[in-house]
Amino acid sequence: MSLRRTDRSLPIALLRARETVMAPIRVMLSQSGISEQKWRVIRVLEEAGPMEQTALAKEACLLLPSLTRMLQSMEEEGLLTRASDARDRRKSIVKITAAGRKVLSDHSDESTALAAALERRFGAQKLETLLDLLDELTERDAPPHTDE
Amino acid sequence: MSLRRTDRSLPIALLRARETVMAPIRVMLSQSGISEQKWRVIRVLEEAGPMEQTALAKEACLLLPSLTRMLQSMEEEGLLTRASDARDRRKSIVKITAAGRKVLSDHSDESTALAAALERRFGAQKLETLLDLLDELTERDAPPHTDE
DNA sequence: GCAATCTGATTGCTTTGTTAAGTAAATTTT
DNA sequence: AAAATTTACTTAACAAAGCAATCAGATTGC
Repeated sequence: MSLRRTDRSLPIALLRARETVMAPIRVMLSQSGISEQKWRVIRVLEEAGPMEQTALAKEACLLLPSLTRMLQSMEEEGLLTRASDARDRRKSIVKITAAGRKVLSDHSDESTALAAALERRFGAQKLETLLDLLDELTERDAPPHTDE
Repeated sequence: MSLRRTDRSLPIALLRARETVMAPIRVMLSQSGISEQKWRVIRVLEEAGPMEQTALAKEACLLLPSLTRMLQSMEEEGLLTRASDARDRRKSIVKITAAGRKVLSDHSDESTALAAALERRFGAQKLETLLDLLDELTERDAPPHTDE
C-alpha cells in the first residue's frame, strides 16, 4: 500500500488551496448573509447571461436538486427570475435581476482587492500559470475514464 | 463593477478543477460506502500519525463540528480510536486502527491507478508544476489579511 | 484560591449535498 | 399518431456542512 503524500494528492491539494483562498472571501460574504453557493450562481449568471438550470448547475458546480432549492429562495429574495422557455417548456431560463447585480457590485471592490492581494502575495506570473493549468485540467471534455 | 471572469477566479477555477478530478474517485469510494471526507481523514491519520482533532480537522479540511460527528461514527465502525490526552484532558487523540488501514489498502491500487491515469492524460511535468504551485499557495502561514 | 478568560470538543439548528423517485414536456420508434 | 424513451426539472428523504451557542478542562490575573 503506497498512497501519495496527501500534499501531492491533487484532489487534496486542490481542496487545501481552495480553503486558503476562500478564507477571506467567506468573511466578506458572511457579512452580507450570502452563501458561497449563491455568490457563485449570481456570478455565473452575470457572466454568461440568462441560461437554463442544467447549464447553470454545471457552471456553478452544484447539483440540480440543490440548485432548484436555492433558486426558489433566491427568486423570493428578488435576486433572479425564472421563466419557462417558450420553445421548450421543460426548460426554465434563469436571469439575474438588478437586485442580483447589486449584490455583485456591493462586493465588487472588496472582491477585487482580495484578488489583488493574492496576486501580490503569490505573484502575478505564478497566478497566471496556475489558472492556465487549472483551466486545462478542467477541460470541458470527457473524464479520464480508466475503468473499462 | 468589474469582477474577474469566473474561469480566471481562483476559487471557482479550483472548485471546477477539483470536481473534474474527483469524479472517478467518487465512483471508487461510493462502491465501498466510504465518504470522501472519511477517506481524507484516514489518509491524514495514516500519514501524520495520532493527532488531536483540531489539527486533524485542519489537515483534512473539515470543520470541527463536522469532524466530531464523523469521528463518532468512524469510531463505531472501528476505523479509528479516540482517547483523551492524559496531560490535557480537553484534547482527544485520534488514532487509526488496523481496520482503518485496511480501507486504505483496499483502495490503494485503484487509487494509484487513477492518479497514474491523470498523470498520463495531463502530463507528468505539468502535474508536478501544478502541485508545486498549489502547495505554495496553501503555505501554512498567515492568511492574506487585507481588511484591517 | 477564585474569578475571568481561553481552548478543545460537542450539540442544536438551518442550509446544502446526495440519491432516488416523480412529473411534465419533448423526441424517437414503430 | 400512439407508445416508449429521453430530457429538464422538481420533490422527498436523509446524511453532511456550516454557523452559533454551549460545556468542560486548562490558564491567567488578581
